Amino acid sequence: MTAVSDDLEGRAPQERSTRQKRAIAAALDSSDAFRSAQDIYTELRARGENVGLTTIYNQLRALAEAGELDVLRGDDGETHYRRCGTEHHHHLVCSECGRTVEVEGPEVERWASRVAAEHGFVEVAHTVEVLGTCASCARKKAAHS
Amino acid sequence: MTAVSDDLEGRAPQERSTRQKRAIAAALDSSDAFRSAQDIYTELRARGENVGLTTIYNQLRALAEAGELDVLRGDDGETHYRRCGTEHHHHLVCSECGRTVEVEGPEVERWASRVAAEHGFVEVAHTVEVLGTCASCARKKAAHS
DNA sequence: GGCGCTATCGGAAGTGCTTGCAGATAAGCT
DNA sequence: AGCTTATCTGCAAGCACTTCCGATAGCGCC
Repeated sequence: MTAVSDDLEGRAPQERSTRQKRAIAAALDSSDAFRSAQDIYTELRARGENVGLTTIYNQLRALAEAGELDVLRGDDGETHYRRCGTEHHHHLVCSECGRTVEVEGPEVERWASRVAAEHGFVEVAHTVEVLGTCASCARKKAAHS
Repeated sequence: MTAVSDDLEGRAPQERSTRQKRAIAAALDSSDAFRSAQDIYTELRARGENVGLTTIYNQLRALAEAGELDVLRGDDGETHYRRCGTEHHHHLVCSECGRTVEVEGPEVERWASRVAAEHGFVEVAHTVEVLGTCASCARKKAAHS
């Protein structure tokens, strides 16, 4: 039988540090923009790191569930991930070039809690995404016409 | 050959009113919640209306592009559509039972425009979703433990 | 250092949503 | 009624992602 004593119910889940995990973490660190799983796969491949696509999906999902990554569904169905601190913030995304700016919104936080409370909701989370055209892209478009 | 004179370049795009279009419009009107294409397909089927799934996708996409529908990508990859008045508002969704409450947030609107302007963004749109547990579900959960 | 347990990897196959295609259907005009 | 052509429809391809399961390789133990 097993030599492992199972009366240890509080034991840590044995997280292992592997080459693949480090590669993925490094790829995420190398840029603070949102990247898709496929992006990271391509990048690692190009860098010579041999990591399976499945592994990347698994890892990204795990990290996202652990709260270490921000998740954002694009309009094309792709899921984008991004390293995320513990602090809460929102994003201002340029729909032309994809540039992302982090913004904070105390008013929004207050508004969300107030509205939720008014309707009896508890344990509230919220998502705010502001999409627009950034200054340089707007200039570019204006110059075009 | 054709009796149609093609020197009429400004003619209307000949939109036809079909049974299927009316059925889809009716289905959308029957509820003000977000529905997926598949939902509508199932509903129409159950109602005896025979409408192809492809038609529903086409129609929904067309309506969305015409600005008559709100589009929202769910976390599971499904696209949800909803009849959209001209007025702008947001949603408070119960993560347990799915109940949806429409809310307004003038502060949020102001905040979004301000933040966007601060970073030089123009043509801004924004999405706000507040997710929580509604009063009755919270009670249910509390009674359980 | 060597060994075994098991978390993790990773290719292939599967899943579910969405869309392109080409022939069939029917709306609206004459 | 007859014709033109927008619209419908099922099929199957495309895709982003997940699941399966045998193979691989950390990490603790001896």
